[in-house]
Amino acid sequence: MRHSKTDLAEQIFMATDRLMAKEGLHHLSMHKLAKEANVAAGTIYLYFKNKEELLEQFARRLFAIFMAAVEKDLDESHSFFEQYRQMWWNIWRFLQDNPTMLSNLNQYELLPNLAEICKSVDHSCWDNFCQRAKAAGELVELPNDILFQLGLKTAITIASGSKFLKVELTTEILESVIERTWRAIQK
Amino acid sequence: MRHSKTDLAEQIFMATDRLMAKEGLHHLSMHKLAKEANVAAGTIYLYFKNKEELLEQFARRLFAIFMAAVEKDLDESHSFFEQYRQMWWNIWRFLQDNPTMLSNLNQYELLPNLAEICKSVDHSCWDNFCQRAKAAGELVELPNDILFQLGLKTAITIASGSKFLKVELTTEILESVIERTWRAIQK
Amino acid sequence: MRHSKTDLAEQIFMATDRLMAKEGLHHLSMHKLAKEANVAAGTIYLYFKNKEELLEQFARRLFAIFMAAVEKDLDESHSFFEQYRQMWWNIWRFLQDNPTMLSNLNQYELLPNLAEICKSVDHSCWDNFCQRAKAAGELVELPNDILFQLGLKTAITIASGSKFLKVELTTEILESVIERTWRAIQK
Amino acid sequence: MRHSKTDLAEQIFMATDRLMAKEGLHHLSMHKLAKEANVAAGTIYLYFKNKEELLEQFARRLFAIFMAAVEKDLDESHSFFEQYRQMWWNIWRFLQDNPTMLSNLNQYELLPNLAEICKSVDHSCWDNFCQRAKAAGELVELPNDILFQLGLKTAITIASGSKFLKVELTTEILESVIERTWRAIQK
DNA sequence: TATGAATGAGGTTTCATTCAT
DNA sequence: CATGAATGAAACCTCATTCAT
Repeated sequence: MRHSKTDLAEQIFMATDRLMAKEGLHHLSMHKLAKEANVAAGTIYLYFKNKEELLEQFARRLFAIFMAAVEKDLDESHSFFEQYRQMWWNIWRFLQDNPTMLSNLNQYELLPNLAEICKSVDHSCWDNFCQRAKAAGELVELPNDILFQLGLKTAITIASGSKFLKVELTTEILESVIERTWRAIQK
Repeated sequence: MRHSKTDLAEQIFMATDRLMAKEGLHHLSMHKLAKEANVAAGTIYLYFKNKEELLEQFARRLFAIFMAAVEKDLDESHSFFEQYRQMWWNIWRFLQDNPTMLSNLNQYELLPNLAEICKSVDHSCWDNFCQRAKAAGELVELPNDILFQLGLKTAITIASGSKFLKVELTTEILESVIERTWRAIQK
Repeated sequence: MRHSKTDLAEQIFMATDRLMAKEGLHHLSMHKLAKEANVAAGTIYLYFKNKEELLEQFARRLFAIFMAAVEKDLDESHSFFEQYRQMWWNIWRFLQDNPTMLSNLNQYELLPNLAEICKSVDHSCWDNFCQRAKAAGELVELPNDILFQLGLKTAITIASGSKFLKVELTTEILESVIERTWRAIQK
Repeated sequence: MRHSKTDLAEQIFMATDRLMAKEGLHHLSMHKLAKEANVAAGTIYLYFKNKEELLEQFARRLFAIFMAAVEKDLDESHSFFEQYRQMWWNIWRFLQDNPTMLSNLNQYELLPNLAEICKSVDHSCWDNFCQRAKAAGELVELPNDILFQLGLKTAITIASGSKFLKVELTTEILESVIERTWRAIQK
């Protein structure tokens, strides 16, 4: 069967995600990947120069998808807390809806060049938010990266660690977390 | 030369840490490890059943070292905030003093069975602290794990991300972070 | 664009020659060849059954070109020595004028079935010359192949080795070689 | 079974020679080689960094063996012609006694870096001979390399081509060749 | 206890060839 | 005729592990 160029690359990306969730990054072999993606081993090399480049592009795609999810339904006319809350829930729901991504989160951090990729991509969403909220005097004057660690990052770490938790995470608890992390970064 | 059992195992652990910092976990081969540790390839198998078990024990050791560092100079007669502050700085300084550990932080999360190891080890220090602080009505009633994510975990994530930051992290900024994360978890 | 059958085959042959000179026979892949010849990979298989056959026909073409060059301006009315001298210079100049062929000389000998090809092609030129010269009592009675090795072959080996020589090869030296190899095969 | 270091390297060299004779250089795979040498694939890489280096060392070894054979029983007190004759026969007999080498001769010329290897090795034997014979006024004043092409090289080319010859090469014919090539290079 | 040569399964990548368009 | 995406066998090479010493 013939595929459009994006079709097959996407097919390979999705297979990568599934395999990473199933067996982990360091058990990801090109042969297994080919099998999972229902293509021949050589075919992958028509779309990616080598394994390293495949993983790098995979990371870029992830990051883009993630950033898009964060911005979803964001309304700048709402209060800054509401906007923060929206982003926090966006991340949370996105990770709940994409369990493979959730279980891959640790692995993603190991992808080659992830740091460079993150920097090269536009952080516009969060940076934008921080700039506006600081200008309005609602956010403390700390570097944006740190504000991210204290704020939205908790949505990731808690989602990531939740499968090991004994207690169930109720909406009440999460709303409490949102409110308290907001307290940590507000002026 | 003769070695006591612990000697050689420790030698191998240290070599593991150096190699992970230098080339990353997924380039860590038993041969390179043997060379770095100045032992023969076969010798490693006298101390560890296989690579997986070596890495698991390596993770256990890491965790123990880390937990010991967190507890250092902890004085229960101080105020809860002071105790929290002490632990936060303990983590921060420990990571500054152990740059290989810092640059390995991401890698550690990929070690096989890390999650199980963490759970199996006694979290006594933090759990203890939480229990006492909650009893004293100073800490909000949330699961201890979540409190950890909102609190001390920030010392790790910020230290880990600091090499990518443009701004320099002054003591003032860090004290601000401590104070604000405390605000997030206090009653 | 449309091509006559010979056009495209010749285009492929020329691309083969260029690539062999540039990267060597054992780095010659059908894809690179297609690219160099500005045709699609599959197109080559319309003209040649497979790689082996392409190389074999390539060798035949080479041999034919070479033989034609040897015979050039050959005048049977001249003395046998003059005819020999003419052929020797023909070979020499041909190799100087076709540097890719010169740098491919070693490679050619590796082409599949070269030996069979050489035998199957008509040696008429040299055999002819030998026969006539022997009849005239000017050439020693040795097998023609051996006479070739002692005589004209030196034009090839010296041209081939000349790039490694420290000394420059003057016309004087070459004339001396011609005269002396003639001495080796004359009666 | 255990081997001394040279044992196994030599075993691999000999297997290389056999396989080259049987299937040609460009069909020589490391797996087939391992099988032919009765070792595991990985074992070869304990002795040679990679295929290229294996072939280069193989070429060096060949060249050394060949040079040693040429010098055999060479007696400087004999006449120059006798010495020349001795070397010619040395080459001839050596190639008859080592049929794989003979059938590999073409292949050898394709070995990577052969040119560099030849230059880096001492040509002392032939250069020596030429120098002495020129000083004695017995050899024509031409570059030594050219004298080699006109002289001893014929032993190689004729041996190499002899399997394609229809006529049998008698001692008489070969002696004639020796005498005539000597004629070509003598003063 | 310690060694390190040897193994061979499995890794990534290349490439001659096919076939639907 | 001509294309070039797709194939998958086979290439080179690595590496966790064993075992005779």
